Amino acid sequence: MDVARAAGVSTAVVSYALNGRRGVAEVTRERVLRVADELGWRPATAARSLRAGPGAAALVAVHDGAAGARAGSTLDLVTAASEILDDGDVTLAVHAASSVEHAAHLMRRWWAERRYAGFVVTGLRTEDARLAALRHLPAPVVLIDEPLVPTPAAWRSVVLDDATAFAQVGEFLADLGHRRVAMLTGAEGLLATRRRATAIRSALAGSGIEFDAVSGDGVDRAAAAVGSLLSSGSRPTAVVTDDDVTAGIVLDVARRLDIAVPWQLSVVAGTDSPACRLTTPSLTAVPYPVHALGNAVGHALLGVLRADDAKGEKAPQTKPVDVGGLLIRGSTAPPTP
Amino acid sequence: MDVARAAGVSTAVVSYALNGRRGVAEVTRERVLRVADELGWRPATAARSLRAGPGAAALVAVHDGAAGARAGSTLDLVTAASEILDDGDVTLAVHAASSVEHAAHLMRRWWAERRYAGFVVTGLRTEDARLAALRHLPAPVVLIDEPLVPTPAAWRSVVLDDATAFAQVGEFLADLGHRRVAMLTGAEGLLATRRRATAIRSALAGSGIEFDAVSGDGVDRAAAAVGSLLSSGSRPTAVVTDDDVTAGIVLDVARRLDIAVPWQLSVVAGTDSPACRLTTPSLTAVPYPVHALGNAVGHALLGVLRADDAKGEKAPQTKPVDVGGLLIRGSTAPPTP
DNA sequence: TTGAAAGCGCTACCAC
DNA sequence: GTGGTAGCGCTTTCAA
Repeated sequence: MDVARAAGVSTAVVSYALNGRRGVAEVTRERVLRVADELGWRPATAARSLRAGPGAAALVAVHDGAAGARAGSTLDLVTAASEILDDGDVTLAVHAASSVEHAAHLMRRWWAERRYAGFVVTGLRTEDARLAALRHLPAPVVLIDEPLVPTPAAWRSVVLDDATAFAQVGEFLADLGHRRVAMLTGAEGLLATRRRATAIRSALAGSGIEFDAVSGDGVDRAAAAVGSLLSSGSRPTAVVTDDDVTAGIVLDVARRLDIAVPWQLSVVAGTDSPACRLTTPSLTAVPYPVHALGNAVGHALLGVLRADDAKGEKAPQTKPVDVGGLLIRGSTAPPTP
Repeated sequence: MDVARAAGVSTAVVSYALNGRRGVAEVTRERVLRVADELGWRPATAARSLRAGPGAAALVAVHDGAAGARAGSTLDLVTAASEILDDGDVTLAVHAASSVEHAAHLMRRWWAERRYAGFVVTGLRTEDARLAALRHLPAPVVLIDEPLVPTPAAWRSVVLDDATAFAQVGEFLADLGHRRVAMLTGAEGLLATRRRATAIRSALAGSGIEFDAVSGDGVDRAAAAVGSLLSSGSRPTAVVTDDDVTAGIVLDVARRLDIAVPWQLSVVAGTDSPACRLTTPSLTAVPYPVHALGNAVGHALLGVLRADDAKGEKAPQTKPVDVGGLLIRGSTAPPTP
């Protein structure tokens, strides 16, 4: 090692000094660190991984168009997660796959290549090839979203408490006096959108309020679904969408059909975004705390990876990430008879 | 190696067989490949990198809110690039940084750690800390966008031919009879948005058409800029935006101010997206060929990495990615006096 | 507290 | 065609 020579010590001492191991004279350590810094030296990842195993985790984003609004925020999530990870020596890399199956394939392969120490999975589907693939691997995994089926004990789930938030949406609309509510869900297979629909349905159950969930996967189909929903004879007086883009579409279609929002139709966007504040009327929305969610992912990841090192401790489950209260803006009001 | 033992050969033969080197009996090769496959064995990335250097490149996405509409499509771009790369053994990893400086820091660090074989840089700024950092490194780099300053000969730029497309927008609006045209640019520092503004300005120059470019970085400031632009006494009869979200804002503000689109105001979205088709009126837009762009990035990356291996050949520059003709929809028309 | 040396898993060179 | 083996750059025993 250049650093070792320049500092006049052996490579072992350099290694100790840099990894903060004790057993090195304080002066020596400082000298080594200084020299390393001057030389701009950093340990080679490959050499380090060869002994210690990989120090990076991967998130394979699936871009098949079904991911809905949250797809766009994957990088925001990763940014937030990286804030946490930067303190340690774990990094989170993102890769893109065009289908769930391909994502599963890549993770299986990269695990075999010992390229990554663990994986983050987001946008869970009901039958998810990624879970099937990872289940048989001894890989540490962080799930964003609670899966329907039980998962290995070593895994961790970071869950967004949007069931609570969506129940609150249901109550809010009920309190306003709405009697016919519809939800425009994202892709059918998406677990998150299902859970949201279920939450609002249960909140409304027993109150005699009519509730329908229609699927509108992708902007075009969403637009078609909105169209038929609002043109129907017994159209709802309130529509809840899964994402912000679809909510924008609802506003547009309503305007075209001469349905006044919020008086004749209330609209709630299931995922808030800056754009929701700028429409006319502005959209009442469920907050989407990407930053908090990302931070939680960072912590969970650190947790599973550490637990994987020291097989003893189990990765404690994380608390659901609080979504916060509904952001009430201009698109909701009591229905006018 | 397990595979070597199971196949009854030495590790050397396994290595040769797997890397397609000649000098292995065909039967042996097949047997080795079969055994490796059965055992699900793949070479450890770390060990391989230790000898051959890293086989992955990284794109550090900057998420400081200034990136504009294209930020959301980073993963689409990477998906398209990966299609190309999957054939070789190069992979492209994405990381997220919260500022250009942080991105520069990460790349410098990862290069020192020999973690990545090269970098892809997107969303160039006028004074870009990333270029400053990478310039002094012998790292292969693919730039998305042509930089203003000269760059190392080994680098490659993948450029989108949107100057042509934006010049075409200028001509289109001139032909329609517009005399006052404004452009809502993205973040000031962004090179791409500048080039677009310049292209449209030159196209309009000499025709006596008034042209103004106002900056609206981030949705809120964009909304404010649109507001003052459309409220002004001598408001333009045509507005071109850098991205699709801003175009949506323009439509909304116009509606609120009772300005009829397209009759009293034409709107052109500088970056097409599915949402552009769904507004009322639908938005005339400049196509944004993410897929082609991503493929080009994949090829360019393969090029620079290969050139880096065999120092002899220079990485040939790639042709600009063709944007295609303006998508004329409902938001543009001749101005009514 | 420090140095010497083994070894992580692979590739590539040199014998055979 | 195939096997032995050095060595990539680190971490980590084990001795000194």
